[in-house]
Amino acid sequence: MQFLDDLNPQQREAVETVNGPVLILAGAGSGKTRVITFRIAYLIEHEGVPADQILAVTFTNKAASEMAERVDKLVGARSVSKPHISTFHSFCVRLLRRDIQSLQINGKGYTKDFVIYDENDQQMIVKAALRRLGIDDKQLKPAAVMSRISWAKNHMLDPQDVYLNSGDPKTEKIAQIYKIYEQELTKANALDFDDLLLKTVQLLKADATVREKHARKYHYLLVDEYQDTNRPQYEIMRHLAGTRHNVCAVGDEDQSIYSWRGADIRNILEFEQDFPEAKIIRLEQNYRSTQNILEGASAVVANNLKRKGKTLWTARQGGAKIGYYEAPDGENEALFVADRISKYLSAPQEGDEPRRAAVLYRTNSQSRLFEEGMRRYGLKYHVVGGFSFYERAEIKDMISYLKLILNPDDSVALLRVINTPTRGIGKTTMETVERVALETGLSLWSAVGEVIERQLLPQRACAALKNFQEIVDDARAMLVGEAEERFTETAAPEEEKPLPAAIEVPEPEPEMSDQHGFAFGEDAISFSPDEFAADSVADETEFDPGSLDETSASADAAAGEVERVEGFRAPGDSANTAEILKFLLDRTGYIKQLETEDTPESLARIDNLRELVNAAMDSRDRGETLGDFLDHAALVSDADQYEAGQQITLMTLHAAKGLEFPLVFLVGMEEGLFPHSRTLMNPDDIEEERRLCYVGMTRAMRTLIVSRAQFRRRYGTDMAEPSVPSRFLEEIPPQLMEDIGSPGRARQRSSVMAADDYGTSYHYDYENEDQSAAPRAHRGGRPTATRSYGGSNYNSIDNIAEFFASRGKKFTRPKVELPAPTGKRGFRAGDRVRHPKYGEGTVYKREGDGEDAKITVSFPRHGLKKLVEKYAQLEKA
DNA sequence: ACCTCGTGAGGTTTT
DNA sequence: CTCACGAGGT
Repeated sequence: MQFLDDLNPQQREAVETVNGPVLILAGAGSGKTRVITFRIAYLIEHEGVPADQILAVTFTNKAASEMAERVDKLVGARSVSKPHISTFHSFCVRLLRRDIQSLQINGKGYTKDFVIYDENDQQMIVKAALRRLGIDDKQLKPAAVMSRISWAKNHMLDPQDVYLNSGDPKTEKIAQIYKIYEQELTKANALDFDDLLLKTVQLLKADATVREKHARKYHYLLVDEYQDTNRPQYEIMRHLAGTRHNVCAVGDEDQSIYSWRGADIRNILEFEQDFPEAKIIRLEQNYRSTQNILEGASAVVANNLKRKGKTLWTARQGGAKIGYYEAPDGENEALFVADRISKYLSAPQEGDEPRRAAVLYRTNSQSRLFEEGMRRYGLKYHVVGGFSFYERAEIKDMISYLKLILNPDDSVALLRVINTPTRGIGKTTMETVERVALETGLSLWSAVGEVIERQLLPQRACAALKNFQEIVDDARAMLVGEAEERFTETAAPEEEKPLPAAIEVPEPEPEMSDQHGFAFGEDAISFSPDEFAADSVADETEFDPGSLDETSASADAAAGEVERVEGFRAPGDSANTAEILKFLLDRTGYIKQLETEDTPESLARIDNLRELVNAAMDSRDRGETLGDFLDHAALVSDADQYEAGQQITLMTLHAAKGLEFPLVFLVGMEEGLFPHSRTLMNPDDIEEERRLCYVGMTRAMRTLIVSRAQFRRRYGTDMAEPSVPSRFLEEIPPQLMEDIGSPGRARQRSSVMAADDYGTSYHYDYENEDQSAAPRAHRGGRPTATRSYGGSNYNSIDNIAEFFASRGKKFTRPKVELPAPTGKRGFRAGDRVRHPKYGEGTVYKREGDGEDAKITVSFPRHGLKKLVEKYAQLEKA
């Protein structure tokens, strides 16, 4: 076991302790992934464990595929089978696709063709339920209802439980909605994300045969990011562990950042309870960051009270100080970051690591400014998160069609596409259909059939419905391969014969997870709208097959194409996803409509759709079925978009978990932004924000720069509001920090801003910048107060601070004046105050004036308090 | 039935 | 600013 020599003693112990339960408390950057992969390799190589008896669950698909890759490098060809490595969710999908029918009662219930509902789909159901109960969705917001339902599910409470425990009318209502919600999902044969876990638990709990089948299959379990697992995940793990208890959980309490999704630190505590013989191993050496960065991050997270605590250390003594940049406004902050990155990328390389930089922010909406900044500097960047490919309207439309084809009872999908593109099915028609569905208890799809059959609507409407029905039916026929005489004109040419290809699959060995396990004639399909000539350029992110379709699942999938249609297949084949997609694009007139529009927008959409067809072809090449394709689309996460090859990555702090970069910017360090305003009231939430800060800081290997804007525009308004420095800034020991980019003004410990600091406007004119010719996305020209600076050419942010320091006074005043101080009490945002009961705090916001002025103060121990200035006995601190 | 425009409201994090 | 929804016009 040569590779073991590369490990430190603790890591080595973690790798070699293979029997019995192990809890590895792995600090940030302590080589956690390494330990896990080595452990898997060790099990296979040293212990002779057949690889497919090992199950490792991670948080994202990306992490799973990376892990699979690394294991592969270690073990390589020496193992015939491969370990199962996937996310909890994909694992559950696979399990459920196999066994969910065991949950059926009297033949009623979910079938293995269930669809997965995303947040949007869920919201549609909730909204419909609200409407049905006659509840105003302003009174009870769908999002709020959803989070309550999700909470209930994560705590394994059914509608009944919620109802019985409800103490207030609102909760009672929520229980009702929850019930309808569940009924609708069942009717649609749909599962939401929570259900994927929950149903798996139910299945494992209820059915001993299924449980034992799976528990017997996996002799060794690994759970990554254990601190972020929730209750159902924990139960799944326990059930799979069976009596063997060969469970290895790896986590870090300080990086627990998903409590809002039900993650439960109790899982760590109960691990020791449930597995009393558990061995606990701590990994405390950090290999990633310099000492300054690590100390800074540790100092911040040390402010959390609810924490066992540990001490990380690093051999990388010293290092650059943590940079702090205080920008006048958000735009400037973005330019500053772009400037620094641009310099970093062109400077001679330090060390041997490739140059990569990340901009980390709290919320996705913050990406805009930075994107613009990057573009201004002509920098290529990559944004992780936000609107993903699968969230675009046109993609969702087609995905909905596909879902409908696989499972016509999917009412959300049906509602989405029944009139897209418009085919004359309007409100009144749909009202009738919905009424029929409700009366008969049928799904919408069946109700459509009913309406047509019984002629419940005028001819016109019936014809429109029929048109829709036929499209779906024809596509369904394609899927089972009995269709061809219906649309030979659009079907694929003869040489496209997946059947022989499928039969020829060399050996049915499980290692189909390599991309392109077998390839069909790449250009076999040509299709009527000639944009869709099938040139499968796989230049885009190849979604790793390792998670969804790993090992046996993939082999099944390959065979599945045959298996699924067994008995039907004889004359024509079942069509693959790409063919069905093309059929739909043509038959629905979707493409035609976009072509007619002929706007840059619509052309981009056509491009996207072409991408989707490509994705479908790649999926086919991997031997996936339509169902696999849809699962894949449903389970890609934002974080999966991250590509390590990118030099500049913009993403949320959450998405950055598990990654590392030589250069990291932690931006928007302002109260209300980070920590986010919605967390300010609750000390526990603040602690989670602090952990998030810790996660962000510890992403940095060599250089960490934190920044803030003094004024920030909250939304479209042109008045920028003064910001209060994030409390986390003050928690970084000052000797580890260095003020950069703001010469002439020393960083003030308490960051109380002098009145004069407000007195300048930062609405300078970007048009004058002599920046590279990078095209600008010019939306609705920004009103600029000043047009020129007398030839002052500033194209480097280094000058910005000087620029403002020397010339700032010449700018026009800000559009909003700060409220003038009234008497000796006029506290303003940013002021430090003392309260007789709550102690010292920072003024967060001031509303109103004079006698009625209310101020909101943030107290470290008590959270946010709103006080009437007149009565609160506040003093300057 | 469908489209367009205005208004009103709101703005975490995500498998 | 941006989404979602409702009213009105075509």
